[in-house]
Amino acid sequence: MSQQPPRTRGRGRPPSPVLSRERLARAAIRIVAEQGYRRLTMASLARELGVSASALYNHVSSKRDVLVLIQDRVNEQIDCSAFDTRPWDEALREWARSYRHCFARHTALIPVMAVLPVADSPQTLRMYERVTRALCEAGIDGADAVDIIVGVEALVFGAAYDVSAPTNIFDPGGLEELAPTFTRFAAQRPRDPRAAADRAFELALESLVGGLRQRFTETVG
Amino acid sequence: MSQQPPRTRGRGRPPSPVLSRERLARAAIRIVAEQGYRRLTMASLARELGVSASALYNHVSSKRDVLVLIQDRVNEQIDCSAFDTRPWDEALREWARSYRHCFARHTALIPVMAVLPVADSPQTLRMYERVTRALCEAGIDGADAVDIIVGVEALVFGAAYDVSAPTNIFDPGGLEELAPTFTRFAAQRPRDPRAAADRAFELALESLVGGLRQRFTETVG
DNA sequence: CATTAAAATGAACAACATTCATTAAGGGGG
DNA sequence: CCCCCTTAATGAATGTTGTTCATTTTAATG
Repeated sequence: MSQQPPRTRGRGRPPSPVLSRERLARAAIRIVAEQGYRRLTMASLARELGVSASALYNHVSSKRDVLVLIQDRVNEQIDCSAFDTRPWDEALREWARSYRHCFARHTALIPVMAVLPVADSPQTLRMYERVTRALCEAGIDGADAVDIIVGVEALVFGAAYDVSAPTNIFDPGGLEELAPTFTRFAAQRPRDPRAAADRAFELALESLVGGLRQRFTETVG
Repeated sequence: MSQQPPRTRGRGRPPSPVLSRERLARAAIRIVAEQGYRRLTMASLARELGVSASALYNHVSSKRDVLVLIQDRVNEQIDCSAFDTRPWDEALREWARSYRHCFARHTALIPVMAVLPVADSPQTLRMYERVTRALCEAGIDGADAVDIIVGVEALVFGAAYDVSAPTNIFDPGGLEELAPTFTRFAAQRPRDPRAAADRAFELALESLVGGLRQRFTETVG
């Protein structure tokens, strides 16, 4: 929400600040990595920084703001390099895989990111630029490129949830009679929920990108 | 989480209960429809029912449980009828559109549903059964059918968020220099955020289903 | 009528995020 | 050198939440 770039300081100077958005973001990520999002509270974040909770509000306007900070850092780790070396459809797949991988452990961010103005997330903007450029260079219309990004992102976000789904998610319990066919085939999935999620994601991703390729690539002739 | 079917009552009888899971679900949906998820609290729900908040816990084990109740009711409204009358790929598209439409105003449910065991949601199970059957009857392997469901759902969930995204979501604010290309094309999107979201969703859906068709349908001829 | 079990109550808790008046600290202008 | 301004941090307090618990209410059962 609020942006606090290293604005030109006023007359007086503060007492060598202990905090900064940087340190705040790092500490938040540390907590999330070690203890998960449930344990990330303004109090715990302050404790991690050796500071009182209210002090955080000098650098951040809300907890949501903290999540945005984290999001931007996580986004930084998405691998877009394939767009420099691969055909656009392959690169799109690589990008989507990396994207999903990065957010599989950050599903708590998804409801925030999904409706977050890009103005609040420079890294997201950088990433979008890179993907847009690559798609345009491949001859895809810019407006379509934006829609492709949005579409792939939607699949990625949805699929990220699946990674952390419980093993028994398709166990019908006492309701098996309601869905005998589905139950039979659901039971054939890989036992490891992550492997099961991967398989479904790969199928969808291959199909989506395949469909895009067919639509946007001149018939090879 | 907890299931409380109309179990056989014990010896004594309660005082003609004012509450039931039914009434609870209906009231919750009413609140959400009129005031949104932010206003759905255990207190407001109790007020709506003319009851004290703690009374709710005789019928529901947590607020999450209330959300699951809502989810099952919303799921009921997804239109699967196309699977009876249309080829599987067309039906899949219709289903996905209806699915997304139903959850566009219920994005708060997505983080819950996405990792919710089907055992807690009979309507979901019914829906899955119907889709699985149709896909199998079209000659698709059952295991693949399950993955198709998971994949389409992922796209639907992700795309549902976009519907409620703010108009300025792609306005780079002061960061335009970071992404000139992207900014230019993003500005060409429809002004109405819903229309923009629809366009991207349709592109992704058509491509995904097109890709699936190509993979699972014998080459005609 | 006494027993029993579900259901509802109201008070109390425990976590939260967030606000506010106050205090500390350091640099620049007089 | 001193004063004042600005920023940062504090700690207490507030307002929502979801949730628990001992207690009471109710009505069917035997």
